[in-house]
Amino acid sequence: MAGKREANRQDLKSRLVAAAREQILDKGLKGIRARDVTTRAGCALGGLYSVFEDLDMLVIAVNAETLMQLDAVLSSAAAGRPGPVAQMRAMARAYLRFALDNRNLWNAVFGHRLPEGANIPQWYVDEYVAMFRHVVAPLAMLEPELSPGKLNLKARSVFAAVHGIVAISIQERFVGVPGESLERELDDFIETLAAGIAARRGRTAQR
Amino acid sequence: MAGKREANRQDLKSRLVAAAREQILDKGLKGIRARDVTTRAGCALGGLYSVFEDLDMLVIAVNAETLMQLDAVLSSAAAGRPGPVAQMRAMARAYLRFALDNRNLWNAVFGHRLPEGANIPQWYVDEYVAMFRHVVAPLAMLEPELSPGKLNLKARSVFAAVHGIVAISIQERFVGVPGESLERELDDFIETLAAGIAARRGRTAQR
DNA sequence: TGTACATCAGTGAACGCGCGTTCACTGATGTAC
DNA sequence: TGTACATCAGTGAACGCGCGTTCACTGATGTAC
Repeated sequence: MAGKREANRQDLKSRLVAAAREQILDKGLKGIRARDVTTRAGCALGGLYSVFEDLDMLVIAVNAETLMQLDAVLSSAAAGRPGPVAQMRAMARAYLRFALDNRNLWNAVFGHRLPEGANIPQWYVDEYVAMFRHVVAPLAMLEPELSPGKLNLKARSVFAAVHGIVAISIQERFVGVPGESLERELDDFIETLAAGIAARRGRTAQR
Repeated sequence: MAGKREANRQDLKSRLVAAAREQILDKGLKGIRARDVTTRAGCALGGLYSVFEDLDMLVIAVNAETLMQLDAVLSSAAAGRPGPVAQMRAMARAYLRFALDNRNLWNAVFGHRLPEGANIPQWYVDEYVAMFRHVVAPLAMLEPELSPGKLNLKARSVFAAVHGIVAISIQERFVGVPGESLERELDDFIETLAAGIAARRGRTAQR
């Protein structure tokens, strides 16, 4: 029976990730403790360290899963929408919905900080950055003359702006846009941005 | 000599805030420890607790100072600029500059979370919310027909969007807009937003 | 297929320490006369 | 202004505990014959 060891290892790993995920889901990032997670995963305390370098790396594994989930959500939100503006609006809404439905997981993605010396694994960064492609696509339709580099920059800004609006409202409920108005506010934001892009292109074209 | 006690108390308080501020400035929010702060402030460990409820409240006091500083920066950035768009652009740039120059203080404002039960003092929330008035002013010139309530909402969104763009670039350098392009990107963002507002108003007016 | 030995994943008790908070004490400030 | 007593801000040693990480051990998996 070749590879039983490796299979067990993978099984333990995924049980740990699943357990950590549940833990974050109902206690938040701060509520994640090695003991709770390993108990939940049904292994000994030390087991965690035979599979992950440390607790932070386990959190990163959970966050990677969350990012993949978010990626899929954005992807399916945009799919089949007629035109770039509708796509972006749908994605902004989906982003908001996702953040609301998975507040703690989502907070973990953006709130987790590694200790001073350590740096984030490259594969994780890549996964994160890959998400921007969903914004690049509709933006490219709005501004076809932009170079890929500039499109990328702009996509990051748009993503960050939407993220900012959602984040400030969800994380710090007292200062953000109140829940009921948020969706409308986001729609409006996308609409305005798109109108601005169109208007400025027209202006440039006239010269 | 009436009020010597009160004077001492105030003095200690401000020494503690100053010390905590310095500490955050060069070690970041995580590097703030009761011992370091009190040593730096030249008082005993317990002194902190005779003046603040706990360490979190000291952090909040520092953050309140930072917010006031930021408020002043935004205020003077907008002062004397011709027209709302120029004002908003100047504020966005000033916000970016402030965040870059005071990264750790600024991270402390947005990164500090109280433990589960506790809630943020009202005076602090008020101070935070007051900052939006700087955005409300130029927005009101762009959209004079909006009700104060809607203006406020929109101001929060614009603030949050700019914050998001700056934050994602500064906190997680690997995914954000790279430094050199950030200012240009922000200018562009404000410009596009303003153009969008103008365009949509025109469209509505035509009906 | 079966037996003997080797490996190493997984165990969990123990370590260790960082660090916020407390509290019995004392000396500076305030009050009364 | 001076003296005697009262108060309480500020002291700092000690507490306490949460919690990540280690490591000597063991039993399941793999290898050789």
